[in-house]
Amino acid sequence: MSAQRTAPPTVYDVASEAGVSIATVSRVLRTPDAVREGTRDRVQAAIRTLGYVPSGNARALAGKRTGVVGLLLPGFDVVPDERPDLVTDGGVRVVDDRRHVTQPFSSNLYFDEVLRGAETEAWQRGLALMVAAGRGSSRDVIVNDVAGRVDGLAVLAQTVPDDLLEHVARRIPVVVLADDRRSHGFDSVSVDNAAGMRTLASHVIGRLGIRSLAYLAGPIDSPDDMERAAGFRQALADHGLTVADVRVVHGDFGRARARELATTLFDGGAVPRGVICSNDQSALGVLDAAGARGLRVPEDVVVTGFDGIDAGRFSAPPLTTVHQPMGELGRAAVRAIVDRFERREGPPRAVRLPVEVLLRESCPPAL
Amino acid sequence: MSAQRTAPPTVYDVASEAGVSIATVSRVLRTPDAVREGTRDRVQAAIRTLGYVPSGNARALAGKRTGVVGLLLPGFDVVPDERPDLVTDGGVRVVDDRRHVTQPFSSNLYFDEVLRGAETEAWQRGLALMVAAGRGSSRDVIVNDVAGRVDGLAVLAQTVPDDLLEHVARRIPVVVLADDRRSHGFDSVSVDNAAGMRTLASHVIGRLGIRSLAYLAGPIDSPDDMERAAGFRQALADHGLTVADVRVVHGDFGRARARELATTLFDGGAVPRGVICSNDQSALGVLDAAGARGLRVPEDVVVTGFDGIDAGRFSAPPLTTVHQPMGELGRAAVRAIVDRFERREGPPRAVRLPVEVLLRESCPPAL
DNA sequence: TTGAAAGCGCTAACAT
DNA sequence: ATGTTAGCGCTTTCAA
Repeated sequence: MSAQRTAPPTVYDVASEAGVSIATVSRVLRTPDAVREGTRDRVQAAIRTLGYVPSGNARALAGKRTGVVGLLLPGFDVVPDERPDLVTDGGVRVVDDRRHVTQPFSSNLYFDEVLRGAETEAWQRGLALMVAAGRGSSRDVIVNDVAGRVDGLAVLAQTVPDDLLEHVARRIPVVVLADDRRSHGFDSVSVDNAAGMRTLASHVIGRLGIRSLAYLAGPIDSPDDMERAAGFRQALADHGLTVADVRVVHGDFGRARARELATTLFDGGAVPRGVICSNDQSALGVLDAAGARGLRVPEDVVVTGFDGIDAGRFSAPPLTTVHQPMGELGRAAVRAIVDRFERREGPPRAVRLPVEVLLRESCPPAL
Repeated sequence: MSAQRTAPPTVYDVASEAGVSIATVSRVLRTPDAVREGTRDRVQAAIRTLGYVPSGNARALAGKRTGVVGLLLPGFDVVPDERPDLVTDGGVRVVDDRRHVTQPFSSNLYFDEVLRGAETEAWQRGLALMVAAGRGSSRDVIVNDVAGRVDGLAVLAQTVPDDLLEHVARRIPVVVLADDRRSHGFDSVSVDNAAGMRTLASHVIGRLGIRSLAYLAGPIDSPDDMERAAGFRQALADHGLTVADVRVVHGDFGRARARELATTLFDGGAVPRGVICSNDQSALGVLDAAGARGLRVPEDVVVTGFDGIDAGRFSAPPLTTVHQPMGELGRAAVRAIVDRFERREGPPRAVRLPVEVLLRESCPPAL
């Protein structure tokens, strides 16, 4: 009823209870049709009365296959929330939340979606999913720990250093997410950053006819940012512009920093007619700055982001962006791993997932 | 570099490469200080050159402990999204999303948060997390599969039938989430539904002085709903009212159904001054109906929900609700499991997490 | 159809 | 400080 009292029953217990050999018990579990009905019933009865649950570890050890895939994510932020009390009544805190004091519940829904996608795909393929967040100093331990238990491993970009990854890849298939590391010899699943940004920027420049632009980039070491910047440059070239025609500013993908930079930008004389940001968080910061400066979006300045985070749907105005299929990223990762089970040899493969440009009020289809 | 070619190296391989015994290899991994430095270095070198990753399964089998906890969630919905194209350009779809054609990215962030909480706590305790969604007919298989691999299992209410759970509980500690099943003999972690609803309803009746009420309940078999309804009745009693004074309607926790019911309610003559809903989705449906009927919220009718989903923060008007600490639910679950490791015997424990009433525009602190 | 027995890769006494 | 060895619980030939 509550916790188990003695050592869990094993095949041996079931076997003797049912008066058969352990091999037969195993067969009842794996290949029931290979056992006579009467025998099978007796074994199943024994399983019930004993409360037998087969040890997945022993099975994996004997069977050379775990049926589990691993997913390594960067650390989750633990955000202890601080909220003002209004009234306390019956032990339940009551908060005046009309100003949305409550934080967005999570800062990285991005990973949640990847996780969900991976879980879904794994389930459909009869695999279990083992998740771990690769934080802190114990990362090596975690990675080895997980790697030693699974048939394949999906790793979110920059979660794990290359050498560790290579080490692990000698044991099981490894696929890298959101970072095309074919050059490093890994399979990868990523998103078409360049095409997405190119399409969006082309919309701004070509269709809306905006040629006075600022580009708010991310941290220099971000592979995502590099690809997006490349897409942006292509769009410029497509329309006879060069980077020289654009005010380029480097942020850190964060909202606060973006607000600062945009404030400087807007105060610095000629306000650009459009601000292209390399991610949504930055774009939200730009919206903040525009609001503070009294600039209307999109009438005075259009603003675009990249990612498709939820907050962008609810911002004022709603944010035009390039939406990444995060759930699909997770699914594709599991698929890539399973592919490798069959195709143990062969060159690394890179899956590129399509993105979608979502035109919302901050940079509408037409002005 | 890419996939591994031969059978993965084992302790034996490492041992002979380093010229030591397998026990020494094991020691280097588990208790490095018990090995002379020179030896240790040789072993570590061998590990590197061979690309050795210890088998977690073998270790768990030999060591009687897996270091993994399992989390069983109900199935995730797979929502294939349909969106209208606006333009296609360079292979990237461009969508006019000014009307928010895009769906909320996920329908059950609730579980995502639980999952994240569990992951966080597990990580802090040096445990890995194995997730599975208990869907479909193969549920028994999945449950057994997971249960056979982990040291403890957290199960979201109603994901798994009781008998299966009892079976599993004979092997490992099991804790049930969001459903107090102490009576069934399981440890549980749940949320104080009754107190939350009681506090919220007391605010509506006592502080705002609203006595013309409708209560939109959920499905009859929902334990959550029952507790919330009980809390509501208490609030009524606290203020000298009875259920006879209230229009009670049964919905299904869904938005669409709630909208229908509320429409009927509003069209049926006397419009109640307040509608208390047993969850947020329903409350959103009521807001829809009120809007369609031309009723102003909160001026004509106040509306409250329960859960604290994100959508409620962005609705028009923002939804007053009772916020459940979902992440904390996951964390507490892992803690409860770990507790059981120490405390193998003893009566089941029930952890009750506090909720918070968030007063937003749909039912403000004062009218 | 069923049983006997040999591992799977590792940990943990127990020896040395 | 290091080696030997007996399992951990299961799958899987190979025999019967």
